Amino acid sequence: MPVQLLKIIKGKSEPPLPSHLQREDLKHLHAGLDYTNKYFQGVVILSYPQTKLGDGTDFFKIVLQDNSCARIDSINILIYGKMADDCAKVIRNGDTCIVAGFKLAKSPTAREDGRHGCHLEVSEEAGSAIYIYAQPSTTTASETASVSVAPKYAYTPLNHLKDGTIVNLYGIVKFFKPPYVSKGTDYCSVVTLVDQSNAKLTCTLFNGNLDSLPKIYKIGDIVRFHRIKIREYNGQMQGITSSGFASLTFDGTVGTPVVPRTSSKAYTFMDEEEKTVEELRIWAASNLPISGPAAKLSGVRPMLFFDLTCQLVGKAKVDGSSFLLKVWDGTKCPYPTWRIPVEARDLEGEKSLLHRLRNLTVDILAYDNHVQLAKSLKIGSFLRIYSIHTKQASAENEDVSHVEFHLHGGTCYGRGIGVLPESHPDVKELKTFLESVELADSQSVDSMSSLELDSTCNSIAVLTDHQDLSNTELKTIRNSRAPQQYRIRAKLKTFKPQKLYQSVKLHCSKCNSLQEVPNGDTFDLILQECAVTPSNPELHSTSWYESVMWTTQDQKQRKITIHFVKHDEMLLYPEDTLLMIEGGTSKEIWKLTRRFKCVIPVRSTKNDLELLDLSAPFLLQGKVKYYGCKQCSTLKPIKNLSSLAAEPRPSWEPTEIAQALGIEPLQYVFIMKFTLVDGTGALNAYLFDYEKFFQIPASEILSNNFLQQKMQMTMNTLSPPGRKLDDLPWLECFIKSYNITDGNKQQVYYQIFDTTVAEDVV
DNA sequence: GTTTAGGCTTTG
Repeated sequence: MPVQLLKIIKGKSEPPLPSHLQREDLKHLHAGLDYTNKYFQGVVILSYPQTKLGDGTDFFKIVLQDNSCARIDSINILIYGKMADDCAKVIRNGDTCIVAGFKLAKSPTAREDGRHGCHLEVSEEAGSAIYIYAQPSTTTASETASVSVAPKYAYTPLNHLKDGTIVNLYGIVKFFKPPYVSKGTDYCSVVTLVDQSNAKLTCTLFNGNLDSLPKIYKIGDIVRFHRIKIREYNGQMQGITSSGFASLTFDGTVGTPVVPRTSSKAYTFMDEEEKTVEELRIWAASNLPISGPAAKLSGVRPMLFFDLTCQLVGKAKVDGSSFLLKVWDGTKCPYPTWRIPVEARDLEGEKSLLHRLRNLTVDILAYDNHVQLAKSLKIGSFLRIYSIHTKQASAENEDVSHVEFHLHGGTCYGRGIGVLPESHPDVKELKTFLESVELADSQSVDSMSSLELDSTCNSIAVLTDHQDLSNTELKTIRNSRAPQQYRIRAKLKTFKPQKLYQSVKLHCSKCNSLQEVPNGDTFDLILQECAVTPSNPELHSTSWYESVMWTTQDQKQRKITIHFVKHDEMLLYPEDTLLMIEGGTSKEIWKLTRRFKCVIPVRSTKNDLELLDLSAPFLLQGKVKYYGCKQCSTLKPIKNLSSLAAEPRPSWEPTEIAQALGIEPLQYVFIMKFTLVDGTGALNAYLFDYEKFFQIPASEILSNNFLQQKMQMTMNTLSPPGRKLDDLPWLECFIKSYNITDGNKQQVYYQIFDTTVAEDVV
């Protein structure tokens, strides 16, 4: 059969290719050689319309690209006669094609098309054969019902795109405009991609159906486009939707589940695709700028542009060119915000909710091209509004200025509105948070928001232990000798760091050193280095642990070894089990922490398992990485863990594990500098806090968004941004003075102690 | 069959 469709099942061709055929690379194709038993394989990147030659012979020309990534990576295939007709019926761009029994001839167009100097000629008469690994149609579900078929799509790196081709590709979103109403008949979305080749591609995507455009929610998302047309525009390659265009979108965060977002009912997505996404994520994490934490209304400052994830509570038409959206995100904007007057009958939304949340919602005015989309939004839906402008202004009848929220017309900087699905993790998180805020709100006595209370109440009680002490003025404290303890009443004029996540450090209580929390990349790097050393089989399955080894399914075929520390309940309660792992990635390790109590990364030496470098966590439990002090730790044999395991129900406390391993554990701590004033003077007091002050464990804040929001709100309450000194609330707290000798200079420092921010303040 | 927009710029 000269033209045959093949399938790939479990990585093997089905039916198999004739065994006498051998593959030949593009670079080995030279005129004059014998190719009787050779075949060439490539991906169809271009096919010309089928025509008839002067003598009536059918003729069909396609271009195949190999995966060599060489300068010349494509070749023309000329197909004659019945074979041309057969091929034209089935071959589509993106198919993988095998050509056997070809004749090699000089290509007359090589100079113009930049392809291989020769072309391949095939026909039934010459005894040629063509095998095709076809892509399934993405439009009908029935065709993908033949499940065992693994269709072979080829993906073009962004630096190998050629004008006039239709390709499949992957990319990381570097810039995007959420779908907006174009001046034509369709929605439009502009997406700029990058990949490991560092090449960029801007794609202009059109579709009359909003749902058919890629569901990109933030920069860093990863997309897979099928059948996108490549054109040259202004000297650069440009992508544009072609018929049959389909897309998948993935979250770009390393370690999150690889779940495609798409409107396609039928699509292929398997291990290989998952691998590609994960590789792009890892590349992006180390090669592209990381975005900071998402903005919240509590973090809003005047005169900036930001993206807001929020829920729509109300909407109203204002005039022909602007539309009002009332939204909230559960946090309170620290500034007075503007209220856009609208007719009550124009305001859509649940009246009681609008009233109840009146101090937490903000008015956003959407202009011009955004009006149509804004109008169509459903009350209660979750939105991400991109590039909102905050503007400070004051009306004539106002004493203080307010902040206005504008979504200006146009789409530059990706300005626009995106609707997030309920399944989006950010929405799930926001929902939980909003519910907790509403609950707290409904519980407050006078149905006044607790957040509103503190802004009207002028003095904040910061609860302390030593209620017997009386207040001392700051001036008196500054003029006194250290060390002493005081109760003070003061205002928090300013504090550092302003970026709250920067306040978390690691502290060694033995040598009193402080260090930054290593970032995730350091851990990945150490794991990568360790993975080079193979696990020593002689150390597997001893008296106190059971070892299991396996090979990863990906191309790298990595070996991972897990040593389960034995104890009675091991099989009954995986959630109580401690395990040691060799050769895993941080993602795999995090996955294990979800199932098991403790995970200790180790590596093999000749004689024993040992911990990794102490720049890596010695233990992972829950969402927390536990680190040890490099100076103060004297590592003990890993076998010491067996004595802990011998206990009937081991608690696996990090401190106990650290002790058994000879590790001096580092503790997570908040370090902040508070500048306090009280009218008699000012002083800087340090906050050194594991948990007590904010009622938030410092160890958990880096992995918990709720806690980060809680902390931000606490700081906004203690020091509302943009407020004059007179309007700041009073705080009561304890400070102690102490001496630090630096050379022969002695200096007095102050530290906040025994102070807790009262529950009802936040 | 094939317009729309074509990011590198924001402001009522």
